[in-house]
Amino acid sequence: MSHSVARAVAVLELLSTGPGTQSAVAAALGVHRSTALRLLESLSEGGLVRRGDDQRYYLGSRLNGLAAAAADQFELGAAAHRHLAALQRATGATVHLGALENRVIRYVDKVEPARSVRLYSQIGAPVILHTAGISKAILAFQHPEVAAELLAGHVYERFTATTLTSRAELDAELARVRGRGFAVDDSEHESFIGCIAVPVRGHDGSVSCAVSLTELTARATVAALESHLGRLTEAADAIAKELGWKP
Amino acid sequence: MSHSVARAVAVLELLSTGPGTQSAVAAALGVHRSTALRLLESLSEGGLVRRGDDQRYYLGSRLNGLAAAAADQFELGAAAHRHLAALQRATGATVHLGALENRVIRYVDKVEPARSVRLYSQIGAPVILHTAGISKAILAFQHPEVAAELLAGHVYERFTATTLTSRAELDAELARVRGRGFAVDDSEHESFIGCIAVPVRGHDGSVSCAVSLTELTARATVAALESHLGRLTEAADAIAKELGWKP
DNA sequence: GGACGCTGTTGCGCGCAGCGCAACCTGGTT
DNA sequence: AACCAGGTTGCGCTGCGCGCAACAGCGTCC
Repeated sequence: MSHSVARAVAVLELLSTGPGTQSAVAAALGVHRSTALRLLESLSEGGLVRRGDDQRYYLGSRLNGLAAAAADQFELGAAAHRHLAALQRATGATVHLGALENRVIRYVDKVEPARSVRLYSQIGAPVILHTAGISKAILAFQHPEVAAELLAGHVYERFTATTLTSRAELDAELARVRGRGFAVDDSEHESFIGCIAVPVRGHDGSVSCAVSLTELTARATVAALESHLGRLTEAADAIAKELGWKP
Repeated sequence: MSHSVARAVAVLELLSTGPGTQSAVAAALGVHRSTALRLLESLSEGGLVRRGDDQRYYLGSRLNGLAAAAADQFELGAAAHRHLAALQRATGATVHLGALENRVIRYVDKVEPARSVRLYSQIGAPVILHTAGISKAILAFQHPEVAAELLAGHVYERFTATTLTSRAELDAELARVRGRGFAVDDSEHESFIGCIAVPVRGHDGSVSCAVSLTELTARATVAALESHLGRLTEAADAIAKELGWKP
């Protein structure tokens, strides 16, 4: 693991939350101003970061080109996106596709309703394992050793009154997910957000993806989202077929 | 300038041209297999790279999230994109927006026709200064010292029979650009591609952006593209107004 | 106009992080 | 069974990246 590369990635993550001055970057990363300058200049040379006229650093346009290339290389991308978009139109909720990538579960695609209120979930960001529907839908269908590895060292931080706060509670919930075939986030991360998720089978029946519906509880409770379970499962099965799964 | 960060960026650039094994990455970068592994693992942890089941490395989904954030931070992005899209519909050609960012001219946006043949120009990639219309449209309207700095150390590589191959030739062409108000790429990089470009004025009248029309010469010669000069100039002026330019 | 504070920049000495290497493991091929 | 190629690991060494001090520039205050 390269320390400097990790720092550079941390700079990108920091700037993804908003632009900032060199000193602000140094403070946030806990490094010297000259170290921050060196990192920012290295990223600027590659076009991943740019410096505005206001002396603040912004994410750079090369990221758009790299993302386009990443999307091209994501063999599931365009095919799955069509199903996600159809599901979004049919349900009105925000739709996510999550995947287990390199021992981390991340959001890999998202289709949002054209509304002013956007749910915050950044593509590529890791999913919170003990609260998110996506992660429970994936974890529930892993071999116990794989699940143990993914959960090694996990901190069961309480966010709301309904957050699961131990491995035992999560295991019990994962057993329920296996029983009923879908996972929920019952306001476990944000008290005003609910979610249901189902696993997506791969060509060999294994699970490394999941699809979810997320909505403000003021618009639709988790119970209301469950009324869309048929559509959600159909979308997941359609994506699974793109992956070569044969029921 | 951080050597390790530069190497990590080089890994991303390499993978943007196609996935590759760890050994292929090591060979392409001229480093040891264990060095390549370290770089790839660091990038994987941040989600910028992922390892496929086929042991090859691909660009990772976090790039999509970072690119979305970069697009949000590009204050000109959405507004300019509308004008680029309208120009593309009106002319049928590929439209580029280029910008001078941190002493480098890069493609920052592109709108392509919905055709199977796509011109290769990656967003965020630096522009070839002595061949591209975009770069000539920007260089022509810089202070001589700024142009000299941008061109310092530039190698005037010949790509086709029409490539400009010296600073003197380029300077003469830039004078012509200033005279007629637009730049051309007269098959100077690829013999089968032509392009015209015009500068975009900033709020203070300075030039740090340009817009271009690019087309296969089999579909439209440079002379044919010039028939769209009015539309191209209108689009550039519309974008300039978004930047606060007052004619 | 001078003092002050903050931010950005530069050059440098030093300690350690990142390097390549050797050895090993795994899987595929002969 | 032997061989090869690619991937992985641990380690010694050195080149690099670190923080520091000093400086420059700018804005604010008196």
